[in-house]
Amino acid sequence: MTRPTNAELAILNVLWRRGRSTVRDVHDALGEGRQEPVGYTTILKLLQIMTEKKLVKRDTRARTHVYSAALSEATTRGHLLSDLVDRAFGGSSLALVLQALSTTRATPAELEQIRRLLDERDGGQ
Amino acid sequence: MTRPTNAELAILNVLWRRGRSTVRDVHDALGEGRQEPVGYTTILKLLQIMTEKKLVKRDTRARTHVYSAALSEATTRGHLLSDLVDRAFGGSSLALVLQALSTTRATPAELEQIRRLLDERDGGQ
DNA sequence: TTGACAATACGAAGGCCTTCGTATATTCTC
DNA sequence: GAGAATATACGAAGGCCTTCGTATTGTCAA
Repeated sequence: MTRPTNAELAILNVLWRRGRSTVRDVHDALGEGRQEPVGYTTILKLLQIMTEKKLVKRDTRARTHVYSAALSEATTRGHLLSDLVDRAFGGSSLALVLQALSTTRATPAELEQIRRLLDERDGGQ
Repeated sequence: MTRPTNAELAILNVLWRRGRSTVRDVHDALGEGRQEPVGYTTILKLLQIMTEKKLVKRDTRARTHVYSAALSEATTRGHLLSDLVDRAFGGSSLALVLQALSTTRATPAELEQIRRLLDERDGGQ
């Protein structure tokens, strides 16, 4: 139910990309290509908190615990979007889509992809 | 440059809707239809902080100060969207649009509106 | 003019987020 | 088996967000 915070989202991104991961896995993945890597115990603490919040699942059978995201990336993205729709778009998903489209720099191929999705939805209606 | 927080966004929404407003205006507008209205000095304090952050402009010529949003609603929405794109959509605006479209419950008229926007953009490309 | 009312300024509390240091336990290596 | 390396647990600090109480100042009406 709780929306992931910034640091939590960074960790979730790693878990979605890598699948089941240890603290060290996440720590190393986040450290790559960063100027200011974050401490190991920081990641550990965050994952402990995220476990309490049920943002991740923890496998404690081995001494080295293994974590995985509790919700899919698509589900979480959906939550974040509907949250933003409520807070900044007056509850209108359409307004968000229109704003995103008007700002985004999409290639013709991408525009075509959007059209295909629209056509599918039209059929459903 | 700073992204408005939750409470700040609620205030900005009032300013965008009402235009130039006093603390009392904002306070009353936010209190309507709320079960737990927030105190007057809370709004005052927030607006003072938002003035420092340059989220709002303040007209202090009269004793009762008058506030207005420093950035347009569209600009702010754009910032929030690109922020979310970075944090949760791997930097891909397209991914955000597709996710929003796949979740949103749009009427045929709204779908048509999206198509029109796509056509305009196609011409531009 | 004085008292009630209203406005701003300011400080501080409580909560959450992020960070890390330290303590403790386990495992591995020689 | 001893010491180094690695793991988790835990506490606490510092920062920001939100809230509000209190102090001070200005305004207006009787």
